[in-house]
Amino acid sequence: METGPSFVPLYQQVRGILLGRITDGYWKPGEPLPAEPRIAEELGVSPGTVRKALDDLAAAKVVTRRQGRGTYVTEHSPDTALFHFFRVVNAKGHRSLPDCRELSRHHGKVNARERKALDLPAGAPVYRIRRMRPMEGRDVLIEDITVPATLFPGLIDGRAPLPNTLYDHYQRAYGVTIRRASETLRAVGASDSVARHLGLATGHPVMEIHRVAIGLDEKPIELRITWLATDDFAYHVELE
Amino acid sequence: METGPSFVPLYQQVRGILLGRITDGYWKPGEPLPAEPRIAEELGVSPGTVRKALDDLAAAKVVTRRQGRGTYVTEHSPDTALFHFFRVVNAKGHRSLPDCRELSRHHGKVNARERKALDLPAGAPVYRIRRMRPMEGRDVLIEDITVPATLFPGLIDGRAPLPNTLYDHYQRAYGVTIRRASETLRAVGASDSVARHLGLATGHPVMEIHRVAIGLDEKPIELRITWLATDDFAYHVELE
DNA sequence: TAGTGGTCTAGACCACAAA
DNA sequence: TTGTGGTCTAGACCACTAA
Repeated sequence: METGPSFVPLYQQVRGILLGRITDGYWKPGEPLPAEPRIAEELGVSPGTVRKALDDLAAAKVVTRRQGRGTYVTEHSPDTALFHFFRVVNAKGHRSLPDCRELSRHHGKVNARERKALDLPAGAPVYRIRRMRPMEGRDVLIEDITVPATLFPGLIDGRAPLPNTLYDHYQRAYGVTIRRASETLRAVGASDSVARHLGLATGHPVMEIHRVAIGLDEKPIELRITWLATDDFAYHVELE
Repeated sequence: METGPSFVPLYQQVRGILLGRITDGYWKPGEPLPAEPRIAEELGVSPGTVRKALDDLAAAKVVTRRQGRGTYVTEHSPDTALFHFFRVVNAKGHRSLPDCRELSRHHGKVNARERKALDLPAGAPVYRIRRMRPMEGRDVLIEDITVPATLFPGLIDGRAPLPNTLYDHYQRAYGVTIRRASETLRAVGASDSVARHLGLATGHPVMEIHRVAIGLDEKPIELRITWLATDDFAYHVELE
């Protein structure tokens, strides 16, 4: 028989309260939180307890602390979004950042794979976007993005092209913050379509990456399937 | 012009002292450290400062805290070594652990790639080991391991087979602790040799993983090149 | 029962940023 | 100059483990 913890530490309760206010949009990305002593007296706990809660949230990148200025709700920028979630390096092992060229966008209904990854009901409407992400001027990376239409109404209905980095756009335009992502990598032979876009022979080995991006509330937000030609680039991970 | 920090916080100095004693073997893997108040009075700092230093080392998995028992120098076990550094999942996305079958072992001198990865002088002696790591009974993973002979004298000279998990063996038998690892992944066509071992056609897409394992002192310890057939297995990462 | 780490408090002083 | 987070101290009490 499973028994829960006999008590919940105060600082974890405080962390939950603060996270709730951020998730609910009471404090918005880029905004400063009240000073630590202010939060402490409001909640009736010691400043040290608030500090520990904020340290936890800072470690999870939910808030960003800046000495002498204050504690801010973390705001994705094009740079931070790429820095946290883009792990491709060039032949020298140096981080390299992609450009962007949109290939197609469609309305549709979830297929089986998307349903499973995004935990959606059958028939739920989705948007699908296919983009080329050239690296150092070469077409080596292509990605298929699927998001629930209900979360991002009108995302692909405008005439303007979508921004290069979507996660900061999700946050700014829809209040949806990506907190973390889960990636599954395989080596596959390039399909006709992928091979054509990447200038390879059909069946040439490419890396296929399934990414599910998870929001502040731990719910899946986006499914992204990437194909990367690893002849001149590679995927890099630090295991700690 | 680069200017260093104007001062080094006390808790970071304490962390450095404690890490030094562990690196030097003054406190050995599996042994308990003195209690926090004991360390504090020995170093002449406040218990809270020692606590913060130990929290840092625990986050880096250098020490392990056990409530009610004490703080211990982290000891690799077969399970922890695999749990931290083995990221292969089966088709259902569940973690799966490999068996081990040694294929060959050799003495040799570093080649160019190993020199670069392991930061060794030209002509340095190395040991090379090739192993099959069957997953769920199938030959899907093969690995080539290179270590400097000077670090692990006699490692491959015995008659007994090497243990399935090497990192805990490095620690127990040679006092060398692996702290983290850096992996670079590519999709490649299987070479004749790899294809034969994995039962694939030459050129079949496989994942090639270059891993450099780093020690407590941040120096490279081991180079390991892995080929994984990703038809029924995959490599999984969490990005945070 | 004794000893450990885990939590919580209350305050002092310092480094840093902005007005 | 003011206010922020960063560091450091000094203790109290609680939960957990092992003898």
